[in-house]
Amino acid sequence: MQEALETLAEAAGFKGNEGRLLSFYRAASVLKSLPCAVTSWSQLHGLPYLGEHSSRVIQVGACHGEWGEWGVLDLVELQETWFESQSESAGMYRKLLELLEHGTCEEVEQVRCSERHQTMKDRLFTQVFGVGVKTADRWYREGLRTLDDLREQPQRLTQQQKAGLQYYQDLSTPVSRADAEALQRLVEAAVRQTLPGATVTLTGGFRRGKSQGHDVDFLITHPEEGREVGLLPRVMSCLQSQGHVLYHQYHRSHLADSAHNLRRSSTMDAFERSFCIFCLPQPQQTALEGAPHPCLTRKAVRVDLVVTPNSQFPFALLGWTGSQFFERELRRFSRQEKGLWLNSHGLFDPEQFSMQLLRKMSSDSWALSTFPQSREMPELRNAHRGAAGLSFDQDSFQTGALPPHGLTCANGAVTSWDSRV
DNA sequence: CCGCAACCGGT
DNA sequence: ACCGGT
DNA sequence: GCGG
Ligand SMILES: Cc1cn([C@H]2C[C@H](O)[C@@H](COP(=O)(O)OP(=O)(O)OP(=O)(O)O)O2)c(=O)[nH]c1=O
Ligand SMILES: [Mg+2]
Repeated sequence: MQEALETLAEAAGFKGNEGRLLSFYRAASVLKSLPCAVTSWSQLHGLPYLGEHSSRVIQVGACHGEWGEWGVLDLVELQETWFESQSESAGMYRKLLELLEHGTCEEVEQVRCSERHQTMKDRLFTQVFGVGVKTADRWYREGLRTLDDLREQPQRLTQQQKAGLQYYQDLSTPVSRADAEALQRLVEAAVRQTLPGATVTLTGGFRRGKSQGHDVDFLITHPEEGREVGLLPRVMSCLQSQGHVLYHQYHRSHLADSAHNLRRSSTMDAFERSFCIFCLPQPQQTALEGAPHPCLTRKAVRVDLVVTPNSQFPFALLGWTGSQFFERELRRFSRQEKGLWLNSHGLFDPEQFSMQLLRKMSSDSWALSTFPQSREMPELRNAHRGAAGLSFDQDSFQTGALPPHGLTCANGAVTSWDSRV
């Protein structure tokens, strides 16, 4: 049932309905959090996010439902769910489907067909790095059907999409933990060469214990605050000179940017995040001797490198460990229940923006009473040791330029704000 | 009826 | 502004 | 789709 709800969430995403997506994911998460299996309908009553619709999905799965109460949309959704998760335990869905074929036939079949098409095309194009639901949809409506169709129109492709097509096969292959560890050694070597003492932490899905991933995520920092500045460009040049970088996109942060000096230097050099495709040597295992030959094959792998000052490391680790849904819910909880704004740089109190928060956070009791569950999340429990994650110098600082927080500050005072504030 | 995490880059 | 990405 |  959790999978069923997650499939509905995904389907909502394909239709561009972010609200439904969230609700279905939340309902699935609530089920996961239960200490034991749900055996009766009444157990669902009162659980958050298991409202009318989600409950009905479960009700039918448990064979307690009455077909007459079902609307066309519900049936189509359930059918898609069944197709996706057609393992063994899906027998009840099959019954439902066959009943469905008898009853509302014509109309349902029509919707179903179009829906099938929708998902089919989505699967084909959205897999390409740089192609999302909107673009896949548009291309399909324009009559494009195959990857080669896309390759024939290179002038219409973004650089990202070109890379996505070029490395399509490798990038659709899951990344193994062994690959991730090999990449870590590669990155560590480059980092060691650039700034001894800097550390490389495997994060993202692999830190959560996944055995495979769609990419590899790393956090880089240095125990001495400030030493990390300018590190990433040097690491990237190093890796580039070794021929490991197939594609890259650099990101700066408003915080890091304005933190050190306010010269708006477009020095082009001040990026702190690199979002790339690496070329990873694949060990060639000869069947008999098992001695790996170095580098006969190479594989393209998506890699994310993030450099963070040591003071912000707890927040970066928390933010980049995921999952995506966990991060979204945590930030929503922080803002809605605690009135604090959380991102991967820090936790911000919009009232008394910086100084008081620093003091508050310097006590264990504050961290624990604010986030009781943080006992299970060491990086959050220790977050206060890294202070609030606000960087500034004596002249001025921006608490995030306009787009993120809408506030501009100088010497601790708000000097301008935008309409949202 | 409204909000739904919070960012950055390319076109 | 919209779409891509994390 | 759900909660406020
Ligand atoms: C995609 C995404 C990720 N993140 C954070 C949490 C993720 O765990 C982390 C890395 O992103 P991803 O690499 O996209 O996610 P993942 O590592 O958990 O899973 P996968 O195995 O598919 O690589 O970045 C967000 O905060 N928001 C997002 O929308
Ligand atoms: Mg990942």
